[in-house]
Amino acid sequence: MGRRNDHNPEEFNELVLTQVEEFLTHLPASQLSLRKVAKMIGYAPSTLIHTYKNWSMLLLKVNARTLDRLMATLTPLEQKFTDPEQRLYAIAEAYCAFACKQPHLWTLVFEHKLPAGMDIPDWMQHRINQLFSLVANCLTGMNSQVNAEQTLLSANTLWASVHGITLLALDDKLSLNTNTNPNEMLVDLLDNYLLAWKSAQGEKR
Amino acid sequence: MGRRNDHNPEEFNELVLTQVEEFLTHLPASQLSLRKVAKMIGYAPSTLIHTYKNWSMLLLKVNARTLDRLMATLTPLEQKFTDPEQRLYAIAEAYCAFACKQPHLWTLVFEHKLPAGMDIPDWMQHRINQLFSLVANCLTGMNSQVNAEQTLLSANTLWASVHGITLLALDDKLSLNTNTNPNEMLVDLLDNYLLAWKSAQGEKR
DNA sequence: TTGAAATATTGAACACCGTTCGATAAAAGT
DNA sequence: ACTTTTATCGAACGGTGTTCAATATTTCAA
Repeated sequence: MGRRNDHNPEEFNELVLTQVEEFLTHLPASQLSLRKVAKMIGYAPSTLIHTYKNWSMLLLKVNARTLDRLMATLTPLEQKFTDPEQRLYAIAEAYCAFACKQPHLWTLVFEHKLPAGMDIPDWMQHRINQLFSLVANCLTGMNSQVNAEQTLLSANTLWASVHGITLLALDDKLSLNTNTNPNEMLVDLLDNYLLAWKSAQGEKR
Repeated sequence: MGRRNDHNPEEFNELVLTQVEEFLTHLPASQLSLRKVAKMIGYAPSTLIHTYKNWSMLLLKVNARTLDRLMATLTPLEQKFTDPEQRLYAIAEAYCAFACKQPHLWTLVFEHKLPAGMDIPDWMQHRINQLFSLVANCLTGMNSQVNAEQTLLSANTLWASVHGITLLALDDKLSLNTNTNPNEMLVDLLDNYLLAWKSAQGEKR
């Protein structure tokens, strides 16, 4: 017992997250447990609880890192595509590509539920807002005649739709066996939705 | 021990599903367990496993009933709306309304994961196909100039998008605090997507 | 330098969970 | 009347997240 003679909170956290991420690149979150993580890093389960408060919070930290990684793949597109429409396509594609490359990490982000009563921490909400802004900014740059309220609605609609398409691509529950390519669906969505949106004259239909 | 003198497989199944559904109209599936169901119906846990093979299969039976209920709210729309476009709007709205009225039942359908290796039974896939057909049929009736392949793609896209919007409406994880009305988003999606789709001349852009 | 406070870490216990299995009682079939 | 099938159970198993008192180490102050 007692303290290890080389303890460093930052390193400890890094050790935990790294091991969890390594696990989730191979196996789904349903097979992960606090006790397994403890064994992987060579600590007792109760030590993990002491530092993360509970299992759910540990997972939330993992999810925050995942969103950071996702953000890191999306931000370069801001410079690469000055045309907001092209950028929106690129973002949607990159988002889906990320989800397909790291399905377990991505799935965990959206399946994870906080314990009842506890609501989402600011540092997590902030990351989500950042991602959402990428989409919203594209729309703002595309048709300046659409008012802010409608733009926000459209951003929500597209955000949710892209999410839904990606979700069905990963585990095609409730989908037909016709394994439709997710990218094809994303392009189809944007093609159709944006065509009407761009020509909107600032009026809701 | 031994057999109850009034045993009837059909009644037993009905008892179980009824109790589970009653539970899920009040509390989320995360709080439900096989042992609780056993206690609710006054049987031993192992009895439930004996009849349903495992916990996952019991939940799948619940989900099948949920899809039946959902289907029952959608099929009347087939007669009520002869115009396929209006019908599509009505279906999307009813779908979302159902999800909002029975969030725990609906959520369970799409969060439930089968054990690895075991794939979805025919009687479940059949129900999903039925629901999907409702959407596909609307599209088929709307623009006969679009080929079958493109129609299938569009049906997939809309299906997934409506699903994503509904999902975000229920637990607005990854959503902004701006609690956008899900019906507003659905109408927005269909307005924009269909406007372009209807005017497509059988050619992919 | 000594003593007190804070911190890190543990192992044992707890209350759950889904599942397995042998025993047993009642029904059904011959 | 006897056998087979079926329904049901209780006990056990290995798993889960969490609590908590105990302990060892470091930190800090007097």
